[in-house]
Amino acid sequence: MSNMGYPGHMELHEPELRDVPVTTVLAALADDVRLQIVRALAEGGEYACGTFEFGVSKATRSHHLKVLREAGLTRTRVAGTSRYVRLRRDELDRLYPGLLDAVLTAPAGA
Amino acid sequence: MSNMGYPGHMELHEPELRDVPVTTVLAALADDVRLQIVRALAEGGEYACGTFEFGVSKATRSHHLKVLREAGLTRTRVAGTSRYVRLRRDELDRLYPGLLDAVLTAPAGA
DNA sequence: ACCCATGTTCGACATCCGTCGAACAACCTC
DNA sequence: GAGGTTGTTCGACGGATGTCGAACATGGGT
Repeated sequence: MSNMGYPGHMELHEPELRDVPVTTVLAALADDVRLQIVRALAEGGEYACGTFEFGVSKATRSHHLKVLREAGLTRTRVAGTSRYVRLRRDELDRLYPGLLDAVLTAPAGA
Repeated sequence: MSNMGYPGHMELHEPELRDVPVTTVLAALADDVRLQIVRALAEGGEYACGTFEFGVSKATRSHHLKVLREAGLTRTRVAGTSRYVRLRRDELDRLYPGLLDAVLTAPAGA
């Protein structure tokens, strides 16, 4: 790519949900840590990345948030040194009606 | 368990859906081959294992069917040397309403 | 300017997962 | 019972994935 020299913020890679394979969406949700993040995000509103302390290092947390973002599940707003994440619930519910609710209302335990 | 010496057919391991972690169910669906199988099964009725010719060896097919069965998604009836598989749609729709429909009606392409 | 706080990226590592061929098991038919 | 059909199990192998610490990048505060 040729747009390397841009000094300021580079845009985050947030694909159109319809361009993401279903298997990618499902795989993104098929992880305990990421599911905890999604559950927290489902409360609504924005959360700074640092909000999610689920017993993993910040490197791992960053990795999981990247997976969610690139699966089209979250949107990220950059503000200073922080990043605020929110669920793309509307688009999700439109393209996969029932999916998110089914996952969220699921029995959390084994 | 003590029912080991039974000579004939041994029962297949088919867990209660509520005992299966959501992540296991989602992971089972997050694979192209298995999704094709589920789509075929969603037509209704029973299908012999050999029905599913999706460009993988029979060892691989057997593996995928095992994953689906142990995730609580399918039920298997043994008849002679064949095994007939069907979707546990009712239970699935009851425990995860909307999940299956969302996945099935999803755009198949990338 | 310096330091600190917030996140990302980079190896590295271990584990899991999909895939296959080959061997095995069960059953049916002739 | 010999052979064929159907399906499972057993290594083995390669690629993907979750995890971490350390280094890096960026922006805010004093």
